[in-house]
Amino acid sequence: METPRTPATLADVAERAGVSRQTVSNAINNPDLLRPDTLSRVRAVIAELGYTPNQAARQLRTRSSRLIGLRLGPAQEFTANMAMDRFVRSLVEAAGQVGHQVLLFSGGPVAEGERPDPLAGYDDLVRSTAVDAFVVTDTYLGNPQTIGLTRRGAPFVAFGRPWDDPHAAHPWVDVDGAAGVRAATEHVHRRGHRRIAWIGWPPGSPIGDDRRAGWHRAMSEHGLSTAGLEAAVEDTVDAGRSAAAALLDDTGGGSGGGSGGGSGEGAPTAFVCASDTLAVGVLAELDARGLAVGGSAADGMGVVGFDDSQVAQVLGLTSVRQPLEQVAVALVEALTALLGSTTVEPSGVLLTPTLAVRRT
Amino acid sequence: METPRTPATLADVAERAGVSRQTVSNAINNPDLLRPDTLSRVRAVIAELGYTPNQAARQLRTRSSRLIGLRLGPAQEFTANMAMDRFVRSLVEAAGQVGHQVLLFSGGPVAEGERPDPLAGYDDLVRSTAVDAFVVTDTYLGNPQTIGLTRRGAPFVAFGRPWDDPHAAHPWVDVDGAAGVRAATEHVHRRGHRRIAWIGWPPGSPIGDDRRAGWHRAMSEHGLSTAGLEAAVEDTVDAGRSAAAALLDDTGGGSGGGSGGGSGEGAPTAFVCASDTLAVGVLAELDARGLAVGGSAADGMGVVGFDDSQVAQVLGLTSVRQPLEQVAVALVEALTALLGSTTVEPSGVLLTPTLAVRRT
DNA sequence: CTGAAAGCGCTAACAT
DNA sequence: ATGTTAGCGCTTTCAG
Repeated sequence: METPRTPATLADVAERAGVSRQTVSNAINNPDLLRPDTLSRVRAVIAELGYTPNQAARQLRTRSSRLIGLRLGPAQEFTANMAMDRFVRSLVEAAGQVGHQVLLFSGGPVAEGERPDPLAGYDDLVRSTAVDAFVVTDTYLGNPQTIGLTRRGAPFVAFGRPWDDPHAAHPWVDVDGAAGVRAATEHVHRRGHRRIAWIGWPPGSPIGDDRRAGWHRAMSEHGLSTAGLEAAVEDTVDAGRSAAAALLDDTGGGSGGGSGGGSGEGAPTAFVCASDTLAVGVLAELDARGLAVGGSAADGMGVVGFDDSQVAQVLGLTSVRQPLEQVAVALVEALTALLGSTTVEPSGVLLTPTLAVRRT
Repeated sequence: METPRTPATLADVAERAGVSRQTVSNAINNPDLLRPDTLSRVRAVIAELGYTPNQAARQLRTRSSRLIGLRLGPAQEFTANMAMDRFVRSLVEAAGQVGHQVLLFSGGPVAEGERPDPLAGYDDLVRSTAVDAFVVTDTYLGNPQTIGLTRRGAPFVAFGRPWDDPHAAHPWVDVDGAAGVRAATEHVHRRGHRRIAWIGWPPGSPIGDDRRAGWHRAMSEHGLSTAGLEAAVEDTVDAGRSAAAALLDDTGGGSGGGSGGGSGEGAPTAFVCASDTLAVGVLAELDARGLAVGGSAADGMGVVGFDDSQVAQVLGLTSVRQPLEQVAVALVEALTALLGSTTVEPSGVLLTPTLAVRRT
């Protein structure tokens, strides 16, 4: 209706409603304290005036901004980007549910040829009491910058396990990559594949090793050999393609029509990959060789990627999908627990991905 | 070093430096007013104590939060998602450069089967003075929710042209889709293609129409006919594929080896698409027909997408790339101008996309 | 150039 | 159940 130059204040509402400022404050924060009729009267005026508590004043008084800080690092690799988008959306939504908002900040421009300071940007926010807590997403850097944060008295919860310290004293939420890859392996196994290859990353990265373990475990459980079925390459399409080619050639066969996937020796008939990027490489190689893809083992090769990226969705690539919505909810839960009570037992939550089954 | 329970305040610094609070404040906000030696002494203490002004107090006093609100709507279509990620990153970075941060908020959960309220979420932020301004990204909805914002006295700048009102009284930044598509068309033309098809969306969407215009103009300028070279379909891979098939079949030819792209009648030898999604469909159809892709017109078909999505990058698809980094910078510039001066002449900025040239 | 006073809008404690 | 008082930490007058 009206367009007041300056937003209504508590005092405005109080005067108009014929009560004191405190009563209005209570109407908002402790409605139970008011008599029903007073409450409704105050509420009417609040609505009429379009009053919303001044955020700064409230924050100054309560020392709570209802803001969650999330640092956006420099652009990550392909797949991480997409995941990040979905994650951020989910986090904003989940935080919104409990009355929080998400404050994005950047780690600052990384100086030429310099290692980015993993803590840059956090400090100011902590000291200026601009945010109540942080969601830290780059623990996978292996860098427990977490240490820096705890010492700084900044509440935070991590998306990602503290790989190097299983007993870390902070809450975290992570996705069970091994379980995801295992499900992927089971999937192609159910379709009749027995020679199931793994195309992963070079050993040493916790996430990569974890995912590989899922494949290895699944194979073992089915009594399948993994010999000659493994490649460790960097995360590019070309590398994935080369790896697939090498695996297909290695044990002979595979150049013609794919001899029908026996359970013994021989070229792989299915590929489980550590990323969609690698899987795209595999698809390219199979396509170049004229090998059919999808269906049961008799119909064509099996290919599964990881992250359910845009690429997977467009190409019809079956892929492991991280439950980022659940991750966000769990993070927010942990955060509210953290902010609510003084005694916080550090808890870890491990969520299981799903498999987005498509053509391949 | 130390870990004070509570962050240092202005008073702490003042006492330790042997000056008044005001002097410390000046040291931060008006360094010129201090004598050099006083300044350096105060600065030393500030550094020593790790002092950072309390954000809430400052905001309460100055009525400026140095926060820019950005609403994250519900997940968009494929390509928008990817673009959003890159855009948000760029915006955070650009805003950071001028000392602002980005506050994400959600439009609220859209009730089942209900049209999302395009203004939901903005109101509270405005009235609670939580943000200084907004960046509005969904003007392409054709919905000038902008109106609502202006009336509300909320400064904002739009990413996206006010299509339905060329003289809108707010600053905006947009990407010249027509120019991008034109560049794409020129690109395949330079490679020797003459029968260049356009696969776009059904008429009626400003963005789609604009992009199509770029193709049409480029064709006209080269004196090329566009007859029988156009398809308007929904934005899916399958639709793109069908459209390509239809165009290839329509004027005969094309099933064998592609007869070498004359300039007269005949099937298209190149496809410029309104989206990467459609282009992927084209690639699939060409692949199925055994038609080569890339190189000069003599070598293979030309295909260009739009948005330089992850998919394009992975598939080696040439694509029009929106300069989102520049968009972010321009938005922030417009915003600071808006916030700085009282007299703001509404300005529009139209940026030209680049062409990410790849295999196709 | 530096200091003292006032108050932004709100809520936690205490009155009533 | 409602009103009063005080003060969060900062910056904008205004005096010295």
